[in-house]
Amino acid sequence: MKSIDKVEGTFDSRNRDKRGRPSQATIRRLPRYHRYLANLLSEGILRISSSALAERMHVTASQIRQDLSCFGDFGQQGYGYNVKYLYHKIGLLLGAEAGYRAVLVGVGNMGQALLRSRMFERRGVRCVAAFDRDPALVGRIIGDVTVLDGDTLEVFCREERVDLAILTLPADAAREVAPVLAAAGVQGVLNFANTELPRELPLRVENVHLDDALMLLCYEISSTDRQREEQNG
Amino acid sequence: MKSIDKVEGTFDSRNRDKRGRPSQATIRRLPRYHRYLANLLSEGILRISSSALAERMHVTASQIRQDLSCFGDFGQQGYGYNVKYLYHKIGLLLGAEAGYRAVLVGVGNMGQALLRSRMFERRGVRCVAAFDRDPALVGRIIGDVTVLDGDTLEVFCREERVDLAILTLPADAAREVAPVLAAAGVQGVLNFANTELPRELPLRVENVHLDDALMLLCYEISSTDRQREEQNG
DNA sequence: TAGATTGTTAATCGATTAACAATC
DNA sequence: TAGATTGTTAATCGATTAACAATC
Repeated sequence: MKSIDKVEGTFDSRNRDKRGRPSQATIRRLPRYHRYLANLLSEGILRISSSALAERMHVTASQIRQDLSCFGDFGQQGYGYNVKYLYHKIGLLLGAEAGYRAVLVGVGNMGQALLRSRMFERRGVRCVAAFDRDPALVGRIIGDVTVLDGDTLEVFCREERVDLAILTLPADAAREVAPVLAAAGVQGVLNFANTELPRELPLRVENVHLDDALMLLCYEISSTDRQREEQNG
Repeated sequence: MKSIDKVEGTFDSRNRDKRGRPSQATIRRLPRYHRYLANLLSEGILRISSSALAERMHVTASQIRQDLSCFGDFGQQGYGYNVKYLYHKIGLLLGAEAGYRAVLVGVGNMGQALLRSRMFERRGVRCVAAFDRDPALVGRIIGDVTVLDGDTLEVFCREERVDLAILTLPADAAREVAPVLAAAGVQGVLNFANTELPRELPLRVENVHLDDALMLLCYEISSTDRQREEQNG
């Protein structure tokens, strides 16, 4: 039951998927470009060529030009890219000025750390409330954000037009709360729980699997250990 | 000046890089297998075929067999995979029983959250100390772990044979401390700082870029927004 | 204009999927 | 043995890199 398109053939597929959208690989590199451009700005560099940027970032100039051209003609032949302009444009793509409204669900260790960090402001997201079931937490203000009763989550999200939610809950609670958020019109979830969320929901999910990261690091260490042993005998 | 090998041709490259090691793509899927196997165990399922697991995980059976065969012959024709055995084997690859020793550097919001979380124990890593420059923190015990003076980091890591470090520091401090860790024989770093660490160091680095994750989620939301607008007009 | 550098097309490389012979 | 399912080889697909014509 594929819909409409599937025009096949005709159009070129440079870093694009079948519907002509930039590939996930390209998209996931955007924050890194954004970071490097911020660094350039802070060094007072106002203009850069794909090859100079490539050298800094340890990637190919080809990749940079391919990636950026997915989103617009940001450069100029014979000149390169205007750092300020490019930084601004990529920032827009990454929602910097979209004014998204967020809630944080689960005010445990990680939840409190995120509330106190300045991540949301820094990224142009407004965290309008936090939620927890623990009566000892409800009513407290953590990093400017008031903790509300978990039972009021759905109504709040609908009425306050919340765009996204940060899930800092145990795995089972996260799976339970995801459908509630979707039902309340929340569009996306930043998931810190050590589980995946149900697929059928109309939610964009970005996972932050801290446990996975630690395990991957251990893999890398132990595989270098193994190599060393092989070499030494 | 390519070294030695480059044997070219001869050997098959199923999910392997030039030196015959499993590809990064395959490696980065290991924690997810581990998680699904844990779920199977908790459901009392002791045996599973690649196709049944594939259905659960929403991947192809081919990919599962390719991935797993990189690390050994874990399955059995006509039977499938023994869940308990496979879980154990992947756990070993991910360092579950290697007894690695860690330090956490930077006892701010995120650092404290990680110390209080049970992540390290859960993953078989022993966090032996934390470090900070703030005198108000030095001497405190947070989640079983004592905070020591930042100045003693290098000597401590060398003497206590520390394997890995968790960096929960501001970006500039993280870049400064990385060479110190490398010099002290630390092998790997779990980097939470919003920067990349210097490349030339003999350190395995696993990045957890929380800011990036939030921005990527915003990208996804805003791109679905844009699509919706296009459709509606 | 001449030189530089982009955006884009074409070639290469690597990762995923399909097919199947080996084998429990 | 017959049926099931693996490990592996071959085919496909997608992403990266190289090359170059367009153009500032």
